[in-house]
Amino acid sequence: MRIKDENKEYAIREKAMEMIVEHGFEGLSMQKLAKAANVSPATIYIYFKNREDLLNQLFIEVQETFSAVALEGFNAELSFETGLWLQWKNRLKFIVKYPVLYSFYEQFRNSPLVNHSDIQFSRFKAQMKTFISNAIKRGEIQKMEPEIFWSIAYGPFYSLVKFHLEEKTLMNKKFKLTEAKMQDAFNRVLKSFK
Amino acid sequence: MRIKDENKEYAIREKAMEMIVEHGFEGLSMQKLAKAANVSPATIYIYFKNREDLLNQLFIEVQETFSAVALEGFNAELSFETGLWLQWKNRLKFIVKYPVLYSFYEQFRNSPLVNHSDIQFSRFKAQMKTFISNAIKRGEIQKMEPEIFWSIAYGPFYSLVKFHLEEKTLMNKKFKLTEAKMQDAFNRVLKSFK
DNA sequence: TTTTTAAATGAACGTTCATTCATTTATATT
DNA sequence: AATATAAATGAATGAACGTTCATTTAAAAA
Repeated sequence: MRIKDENKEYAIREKAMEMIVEHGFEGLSMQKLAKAANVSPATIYIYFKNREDLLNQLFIEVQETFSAVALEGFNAELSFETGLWLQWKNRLKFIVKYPVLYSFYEQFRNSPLVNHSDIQFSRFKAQMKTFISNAIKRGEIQKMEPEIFWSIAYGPFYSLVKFHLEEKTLMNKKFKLTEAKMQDAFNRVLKSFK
Repeated sequence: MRIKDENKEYAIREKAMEMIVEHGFEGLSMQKLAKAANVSPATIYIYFKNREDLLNQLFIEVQETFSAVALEGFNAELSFETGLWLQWKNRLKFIVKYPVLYSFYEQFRNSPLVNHSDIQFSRFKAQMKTFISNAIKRGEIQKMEPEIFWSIAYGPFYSLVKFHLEEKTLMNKKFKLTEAKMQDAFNRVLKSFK
């Protein structure tokens, strides 16, 4: 029997993300995607059940890549300051390394399509949960609602990233998120937990 | 001559937003919209040049409503703490009062369609700029990059709102953003600026 | 070398899309 | 009451949509 050409699947996945990031979900038609990936429309249906399945698989792939990068060098026993800073750095690393994946991810999360299993992702959440409860035990932070914790610990970071990815920001010029600027913001965020 | 029935335009605008919020931009077809708004497809083209124009007009409308609510009772001479808290409260007011508008707004902003004039909106930005430079003059906050300021001052707020609007959040149950919870988060954010 | 199997294809399917157009309807003006 | 004008319409347009299918192609198994 003939063997699956994994380059084909890769091309489909990659071009699909590019098209979505550039033109939105509306901009992804199966025929245009086939053309961009140099395959027949019918070939797409060998690798994906249908358009919706393709979108969901892309989302799951991104989520898994994201989890993997975010957890590099991380463990729940790290001190609060060290651990949170590592999280910020890892997340930035992911965004810089895979800007298309991240843009796709954000667009997907802000759309009404979110309808996916998150097996791998909830393991990631479990790690974070342990990390936080450790920090509370040690008295590094006070006990608070998880959503409030999350908003203060990561809200500023994601806002900075948004600025970083925009063409023009507040002062009509490009904002580049460096590690130094991130340090500045991070030190301020730490004060919130004192 | 026959007069324009403004109820028709209102119905078109309202149903369009509902459809987008519920099914994404893909979910907005002109024929379905016509049916939902109880008009003929051709009628939509009396009020809007085409589909893209409709989307842009919706975005502009939301932006203007948002600016208006955000500036209620606000002026750039308020103390930093009072002014920023008022901004948080006004923004929450908008989101609670017009959840559909807000969801549409967020979806639009996270899509690649953003291609709009922002005349009214830049007046709003000017107000905020004066407010911040006043706060610096008075020594209420230190001088810092505007994007860093913005991220710390509003990042946590928007993160809380995101949790508020999600069906299930971190702990698999609904998170309701009350003014008390917002106060808690706000007090922590203030520490960042000390 | 032949057979078997699944990958890969281009053309075609029926449906839905955004938009247009000839016609009708309602109202302000004469 | 008659006229003028623009709102409002339903039907029609060709293009684009997601998906299927009969056929061809390539490689593993015999």
